[in-house]
Amino acid sequence: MTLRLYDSATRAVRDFAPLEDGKAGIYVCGLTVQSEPHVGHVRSAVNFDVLRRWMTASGYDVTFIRNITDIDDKILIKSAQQGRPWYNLAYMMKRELDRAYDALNVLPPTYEPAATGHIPEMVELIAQLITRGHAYAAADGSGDVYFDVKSWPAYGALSGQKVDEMEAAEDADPRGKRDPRDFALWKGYKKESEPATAAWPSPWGPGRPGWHIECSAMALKYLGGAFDIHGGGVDLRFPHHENEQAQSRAAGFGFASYWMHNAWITTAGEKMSKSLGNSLLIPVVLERVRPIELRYYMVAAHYRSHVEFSYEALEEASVGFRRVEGFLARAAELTGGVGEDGMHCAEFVAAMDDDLGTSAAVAAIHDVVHEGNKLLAEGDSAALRGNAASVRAMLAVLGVDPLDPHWAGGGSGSDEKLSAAVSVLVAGLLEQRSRARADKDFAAADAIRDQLKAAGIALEDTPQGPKWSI
RNA sequence: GGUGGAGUGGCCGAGAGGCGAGGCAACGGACUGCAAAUCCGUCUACACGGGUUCAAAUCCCGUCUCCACCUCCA
Repeated sequence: MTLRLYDSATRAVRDFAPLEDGKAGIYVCGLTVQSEPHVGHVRSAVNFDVLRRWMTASGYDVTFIRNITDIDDKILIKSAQQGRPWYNLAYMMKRELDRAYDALNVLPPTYEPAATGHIPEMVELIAQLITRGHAYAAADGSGDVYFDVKSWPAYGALSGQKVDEMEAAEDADPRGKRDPRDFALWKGYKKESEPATAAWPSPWGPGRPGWHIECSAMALKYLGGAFDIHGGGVDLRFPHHENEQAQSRAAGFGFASYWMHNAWITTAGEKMSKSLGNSLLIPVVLERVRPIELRYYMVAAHYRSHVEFSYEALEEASVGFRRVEGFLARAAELTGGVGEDGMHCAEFVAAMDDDLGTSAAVAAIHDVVHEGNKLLAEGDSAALRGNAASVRAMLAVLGVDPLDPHWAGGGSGSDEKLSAAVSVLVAGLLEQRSRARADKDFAAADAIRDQLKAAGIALEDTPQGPKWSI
């Protein structure tokens, strides 16, 4: 069984064939760091993190590049509105993003290049395009450089757009463009309206890069002229990815072999756009559920499916996840620790190989958990050991192994003292409760249980005696 | 207007003419003093209207709805 991926360029599921055996180069468009991240932003990173983990688990040596766009029109506008330097806005939002990624156990990429760190590479690429006759400096003295769409017949191939049938933007100002569809590679510095810090030297005068050129330049630098997979959100297919592909190929590079696009998460039918509300910012959502549960919720849906976010569905998913988590905790107790190097069951492998069928993969995990619970009841710890390790290994592919130290939380000294204190107090109450139960004074016993519950401590009676957890 | 995609039971999600995928949730039962956990069981869905066919979620015709994008000084 080989990995099969849906390639948006050909609109078909294709067998994955790497350019180089055993290796995979992946480039994912990260975010423009202009505002706080919400669940929609993070879905893309989670989805591609799963791709990366699965390919790694399948034996590929993966180079994973995810960029950051830290200079663009919106950053300039927003920072001006907020009265602070654009680089401060971009930097602060990048830190927020990093926190969100970390909270959701998104592995750091191999490298995370930023646009502003690659101006020379972009300038070089633009120069190549001009030399090859696919780009030109505007004749109006603006300092802009445009890609010449008409010089590249394959333009529109990726997104299936027919150049001639595209609707021209109503407010498009042709400026120095030869054709309204030409897009900017380089934007000349506008002294009167832009900060001097947002301009870099170039052969065409000071300015800043257009949006698309950064990805072409950075993919070239870190993955080479041809690489395996390019990913991003569906909204990027056009124009961003179309333009990236056009300029990279026009410059003489093969660029990406496969294109993958993740779908949206919407709320109440509305796109969670950056300019719209802040209702589903990561820290806000994490007040309701734990990060691992949010990730489980995201991962349970297929990456190409549009998800209509709701707290109801999220909380239902959380309950389902706790079933797995509880099993692992019990298994660890019986076997004295669960390894993480278990086998992936055949159903899981088949599901993941089929264009990352995470929903079926999650179902496969639940089936193994179900078997494990029976082993647990039988006390078959030898069989259970393998079973639970398998569950962990599969959860790890999805990034939701609750025994992964990543989720263990802070573990500061004061927390430890606190939990030691709670442990002593709870033990005292449990002692009282078991005396009451022995005397058949169930009212008193239940009162103690209710009291603990009110404090956020759940109690359950097991054959080995009462257990508590926060 | 154009391009691409999608509508399957509470949620996720296979299937692509014919024996009721699957998982989660929910509910019922067992177990428990009662719970919790677990186990067992239940839950006949395919946007709508026509049509073809012995048989349609799957084919045909029409309709509706939803999503994304349509060039980047929105």
